[in-house]
Amino acid sequence: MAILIWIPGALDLDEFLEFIVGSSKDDAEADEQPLDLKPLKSLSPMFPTPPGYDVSSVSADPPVVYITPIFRSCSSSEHPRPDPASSAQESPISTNPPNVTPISAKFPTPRHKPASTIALKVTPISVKFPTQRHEDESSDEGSDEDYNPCYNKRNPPSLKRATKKARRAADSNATDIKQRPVRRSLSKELVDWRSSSKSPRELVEATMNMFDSLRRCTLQLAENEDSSKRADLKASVLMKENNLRINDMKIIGPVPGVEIGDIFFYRLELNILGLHVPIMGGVDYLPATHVGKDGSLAVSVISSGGYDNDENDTDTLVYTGHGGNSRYKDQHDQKLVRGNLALKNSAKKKNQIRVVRGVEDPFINSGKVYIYDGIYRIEDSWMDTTANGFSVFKYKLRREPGQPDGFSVWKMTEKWKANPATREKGITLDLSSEVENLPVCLVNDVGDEKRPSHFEYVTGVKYLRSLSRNKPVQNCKCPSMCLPGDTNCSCVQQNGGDLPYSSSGVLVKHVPMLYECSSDCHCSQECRNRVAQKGVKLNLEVFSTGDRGWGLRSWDPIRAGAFICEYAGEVIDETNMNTNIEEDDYIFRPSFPNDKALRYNLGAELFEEASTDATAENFKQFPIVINAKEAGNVARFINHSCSPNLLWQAVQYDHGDDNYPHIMFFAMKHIPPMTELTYDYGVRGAPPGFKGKFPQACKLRTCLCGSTKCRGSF
DNA sequence: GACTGCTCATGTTA
DNA sequence: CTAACATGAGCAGT
Repeated sequence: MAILIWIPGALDLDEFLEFIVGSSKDDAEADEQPLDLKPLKSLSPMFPTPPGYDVSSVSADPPVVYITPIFRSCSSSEHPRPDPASSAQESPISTNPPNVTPISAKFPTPRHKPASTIALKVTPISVKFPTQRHEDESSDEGSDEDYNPCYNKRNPPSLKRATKKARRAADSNATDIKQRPVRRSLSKELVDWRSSSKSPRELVEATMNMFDSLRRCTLQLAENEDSSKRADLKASVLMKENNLRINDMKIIGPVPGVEIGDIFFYRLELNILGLHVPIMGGVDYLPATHVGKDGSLAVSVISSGGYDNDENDTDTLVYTGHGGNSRYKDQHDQKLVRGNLALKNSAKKKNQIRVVRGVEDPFINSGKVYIYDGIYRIEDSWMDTTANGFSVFKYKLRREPGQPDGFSVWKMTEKWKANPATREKGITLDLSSEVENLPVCLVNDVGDEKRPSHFEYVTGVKYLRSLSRNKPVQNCKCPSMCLPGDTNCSCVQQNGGDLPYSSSGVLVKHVPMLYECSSDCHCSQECRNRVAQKGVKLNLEVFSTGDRGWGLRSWDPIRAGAFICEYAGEVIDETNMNTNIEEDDYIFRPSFPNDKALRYNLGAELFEEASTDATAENFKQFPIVINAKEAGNVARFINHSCSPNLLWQAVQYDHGDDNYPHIMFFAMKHIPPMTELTYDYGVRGAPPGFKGKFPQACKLRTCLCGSTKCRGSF
């Protein structure tokens, strides 16, 4: 069976994927290797599709997730097939020198499977079967139907190239003794990350998390050395070499686990998810050799200002073809080749095309934010002439009706930011009464409640007793800016040898305690080690959630690691506090273990042999709570979620008593505008075993977070 | 495979 | 601030 097509109606997606996984089980077991990894059979028999995930909801038409494994037409003479025997010997393990691609070392490398296991490769979670990119026979004869859109498997990691890279890396390893040791083995977290069952959404989130974590850590390492600053490229290569990319096959229509409105900050993120594969090109398409006699088909386009497109309409997009304005050649007419041809074919076929809108990042100069805007189809195409007299191709795409808002949300928030008074259903323009850096809008677009109960808006914490002043606040002698890798900087030392924030100001790692520069430091206010102390930089709004009281969300896009806000209020020494606080709606309790927040550090595990101090054991419980009932800031409105998008980080900068840190919230992942901000409150006061049985007795509350991993109460 | 050309990137410097 | 440029990875096509 060479072709495996999921036809909606015949099976739902769950059944389809279950079928795939089920059919592969025997082979997986047969090929199991003695590695300290969970056997493949323990992989989710029931994985994907979480309840909320519904491909068909985004399209009136049957979703066209044609998944047709055609492995480079190996049976035809013009594409000689690699010798299975020799390629079997050339597994990535044997060709990769030690220390270069450590992640692969512990993963099973199933040998070539019989044809029946080809089904495995069509699952969008191919990451679970890492090294099966080198396919064997699958004659696709009889597959060139009239309309046979199929996927084209992305190039497997090139052994040759990986080897070259590996050598280069090995060389530099030998010559550059400053380079830190790279872990040879995977941490348990990573093994779990790879082997546990995940829904498509969870897999996408885990993959994004891995990429960003690798990127941040690569960036931090690269800063101390003198290498290229393209940490995104390096993170991508690492992921590719270790088969951590997902959705290898090109898919027409929605990509499992990617939701409309999702935002990205690097083109490579789109590549890694299989959402838009070319890392520079604007048109992603199935090449003609894999589609059949009707030629190539476009599957995705990115509109990000490189050409003269109309970027304002949220319902249609006039897209300019590629070519004609190369940096290395004179301007010329566009040709009907590659993406342009694919778009023309798609105009005829009217197949679904994903659209990603690229816009300027409001926080990073010349940075871009990419917004996935869902499915479009080409309505019209024509040729046009530019002002310079060269001909270009134009394609008019129309958004499929009935899809959730994506780019239109972006446009709304842009309008509100320009003039907050245009926010519909706004109750108060600035809840903070101008105490915050930026106004905090209060809105209610679901009910009649006009205001939260009265409280005083403050931006910081108030201590009810004087702090111990035994330990002086940290201070450095840096003249203007603390520099990464500066061993003379006491603030760098105190943070374990690295600055805790990247050059773009995001939190690199979640650590037990983060030390920012203090007022006693000689460095300037522009020093990179001053982030959280400067307060909120986002346009936030407090809104009515309907069923969970007031909540907090942002008009701005938030990248992973970005600072959100402090938890402001009265700091209460826990030993002295009244334990019978009846109403604890506005209490912050530090709770441990904070395992979800530690996942933020995935990439660090790959780089450092001696694990950092950011392990669970090193996080201690602080003997305080913060009461924001009478006085607080936006943080008092942040709701609990079992699948949170924020973490809290203990930060010191204005005194030396580590028992009384500031509680600062940071984004754990990229957060699109208008997405509610949440953190995990932890489990309060429930003895083990009581949780769930007697939720009322333990003062647990029913959780309404709605996530698939909801614990039910908190 | 190996190689080339093409690409709506990204980050730094002039 | 903008432009130029240096570096770069992925992949379709040959």
